Amino acid sequence: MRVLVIEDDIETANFIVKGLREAGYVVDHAEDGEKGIEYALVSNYDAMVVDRMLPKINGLMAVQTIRENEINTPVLFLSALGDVEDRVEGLKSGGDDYLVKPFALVELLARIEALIRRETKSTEQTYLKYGDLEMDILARTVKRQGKRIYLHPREFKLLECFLRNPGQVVTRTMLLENVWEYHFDPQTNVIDVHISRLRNKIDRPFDKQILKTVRGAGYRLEASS
Amino acid sequence: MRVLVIEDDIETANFIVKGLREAGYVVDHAEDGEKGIEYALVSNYDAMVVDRMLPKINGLMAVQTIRENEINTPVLFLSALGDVEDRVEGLKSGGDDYLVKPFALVELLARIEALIRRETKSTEQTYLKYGDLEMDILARTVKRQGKRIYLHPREFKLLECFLRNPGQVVTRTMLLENVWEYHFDPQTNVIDVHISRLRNKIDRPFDKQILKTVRGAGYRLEASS
DNA sequence: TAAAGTATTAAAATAAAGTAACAAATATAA
DNA sequence: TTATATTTGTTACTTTATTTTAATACTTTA
Repeated sequence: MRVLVIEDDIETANFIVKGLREAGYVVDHAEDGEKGIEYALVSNYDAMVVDRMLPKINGLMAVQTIRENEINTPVLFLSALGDVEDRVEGLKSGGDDYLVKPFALVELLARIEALIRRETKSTEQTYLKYGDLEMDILARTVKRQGKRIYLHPREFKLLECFLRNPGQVVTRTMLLENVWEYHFDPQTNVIDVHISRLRNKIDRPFDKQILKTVRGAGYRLEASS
Repeated sequence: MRVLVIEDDIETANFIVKGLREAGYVVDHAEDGEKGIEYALVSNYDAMVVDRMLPKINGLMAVQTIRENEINTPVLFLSALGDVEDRVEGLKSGGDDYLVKPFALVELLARIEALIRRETKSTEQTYLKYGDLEMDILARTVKRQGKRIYLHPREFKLLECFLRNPGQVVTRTMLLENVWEYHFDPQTNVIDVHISRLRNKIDRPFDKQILKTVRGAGYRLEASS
């Protein structure tokens, strides 16, 4: 799940971004309305967290512009202001929910989750399984054939990405976006290196290879028949 | 989960009742304060939504009466009035949260959910155990392998947080929110320091380490296999 | 077999976590 | 109250783990 945070205050932004990431979201951060609009138009997000008060273009305007481009990603407004007028205005200009600062991160997470659930009608899985490979997101544990496997953070996210697209080809671009949160080609072989190391842990010690290379396309998880 | 809605305006009431039902709650509706009190005393609800302005007995009074009967079901006040005074008054008379009309349904749902979550916490366990580690919240005692361990208040809360999420990763953000009640990143290594001290007491003197570091994610209580 | 794509390895760079010592804040006792 | 002890938070530093780069080797395909 991808979330765009449009917030100019660095501290607040960092806190939110960190919290969302810890909760498993892939997060982009824009520090002003202009950049926010740009990001929102270019990428696909499942939800947006937007500060009402932003330099240059304010949050309301930004969301209006985004909405005019027929992007209906749910928006959670953040604001230091708490009165009715303000909230109504926010909701009118296309916001789906409203959170007044200061707020607890859990509350933000709950609302984001609610917004996304309403949109997609589904909650994100916390337990993933494919073939003899299983992953528990909350406990951050991975097992194959019931045997515990210890993965580094990057390797974990990498495998998670495959398990969320079981049997399907996951392209290098998808990996860069979802695992590294890069929106450009780093021109290095990071992916290859991590795939190699992941295989050392999830494939090498077992009899059947489950993470297959799809030449020219990417990789795919495939329970051998 | 059962919710009681005390609201005289039929339209608003229907809107709320319908929304809550769609969200999976079992909802009762009382159209005035008297009936509301009656219902609240007779049945057990997990939360109540109460309009501040009601015919006969107003919302504040109703809630006060309900509270006098030692019913501590969380209350979300609804009101057309939005100023601070009003909110303070509402909260003083036993309301747990406040929502100003007009409001979005999601907001009401989010708050009801938050209230219930907060409440169920208080019904939570007062005795926690994981592996050979046990904690008695009321007596504020901790034992490992039956041996008494003396913890400072912070350390106690920290360990409690882990014991309430046994086997699951507890992130730094979760710790900051639940143990320190910080809603921002303090930019220091408080957590690390306290984890270190906690370990000196609960892990160092014993043969097996139970509080594990999950690099890049947080910490986890894990009875070694 | 050459070119493109992919894999492996080791070392360098970076990031995260742990610890000790001290300072500040808070609580307790005289 | 003041003095004293306890607890908590901060800083600076060490240690350890993870990620990336880069050099090289291997595979596949036309």
